[in-house]
Amino acid sequence: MRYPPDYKANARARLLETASALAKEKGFGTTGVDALMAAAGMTSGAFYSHFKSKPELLKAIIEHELAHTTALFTGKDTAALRKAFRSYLSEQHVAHPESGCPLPALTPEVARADAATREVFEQQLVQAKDQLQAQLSDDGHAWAVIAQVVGAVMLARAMASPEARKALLQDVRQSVDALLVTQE
Amino acid sequence: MRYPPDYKANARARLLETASALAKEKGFGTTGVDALMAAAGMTSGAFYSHFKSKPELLKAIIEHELAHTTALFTGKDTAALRKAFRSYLSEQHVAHPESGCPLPALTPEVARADAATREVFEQQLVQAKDQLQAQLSDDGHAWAVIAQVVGAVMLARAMASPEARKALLQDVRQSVDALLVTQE
DNA sequence: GTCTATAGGTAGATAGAC
DNA sequence: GTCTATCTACCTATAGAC
Repeated sequence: MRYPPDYKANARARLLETASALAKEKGFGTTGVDALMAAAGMTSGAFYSHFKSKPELLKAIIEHELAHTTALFTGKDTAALRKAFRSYLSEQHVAHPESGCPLPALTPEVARADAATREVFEQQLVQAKDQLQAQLSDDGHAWAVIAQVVGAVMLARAMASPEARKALLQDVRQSVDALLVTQE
Repeated sequence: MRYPPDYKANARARLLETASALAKEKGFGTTGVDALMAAAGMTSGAFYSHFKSKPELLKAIIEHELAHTTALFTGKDTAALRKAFRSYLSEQHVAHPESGCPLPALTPEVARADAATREVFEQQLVQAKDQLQAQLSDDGHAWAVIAQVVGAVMLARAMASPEARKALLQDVRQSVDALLVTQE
């Protein structure tokens, strides 16, 4: 055998990483298999050794990327949570979708995807929400906080001017800070 | 002349309406000019009599559709606003993107679009925010409310189960109600 | 203004060499 | 497992008849 036994798993992991970054930056549906593979230093023919179709890749991207997001809310006290949200609502995050959360970049494409992909999405997102809810009081509205920060990053990215982006982010940062403070 | 003088404007308006609905439902980038025109009962050749390119159509869709959204927040007292947000956060709205707000459906595509499109987007969205801010106190966080409801509808649409969708919407409805109440 | 026809390019996916 | 080559389908956009 010309390839070591763990070669395929490693190659798939690298492929998933570069494909996720490109999909978050340019969009999943509008980016061809050719471009997704080129980003990993391969050609399109090799794609189907790792995924049976392009929709299958979207499911894998969501599974892989949302695990990172869930980790953001895991095992953190209120102070650490506030810091995590500051980072989420930063201009850095808005400026770099390729290395950021998949939710502001890919959610509408997930909404139009097959049931299997949406189930993976839901499972991971509910888990993140439960992790956050555990740190809030009963009327803490964890879903509202999540919707707020995801919506904010997405809307900020579509703005034309840095000033408008800053104003939006600043307002939502204050809102989230207040929500985290009053729960103690 | 075989067509009356106002024919072109009317045809363009009808085209914009059906193309907007289809783009919100299926995505703009992934829907071909052929399909967009067929929805209006025409063929693709006629498209370029109304728009000089496909990106130009996205700009027109955003301009046209966001005007509706801005109108939602115009000249309303707190009670009317609360009613408008209830409707925005309804399962009906989540289930029918084609007749709903363009923000939860098309914003990531706007983020990847040209500067002219993003400028139209920003202008309209800031106007909507100003209308809402006028009804809130100084610490009302109009951007936070908008980000919250847009994010909620988008995330709800990507969920697999009706139960998860309902839980998310319910939580955000309560959050928004509280924000509108405490501002008086 | 809308149609059909078509150009030229790229999409997702498969086949066979190595 | 990855490559090149290829198939078929679709894409955006244009040309010319009506």
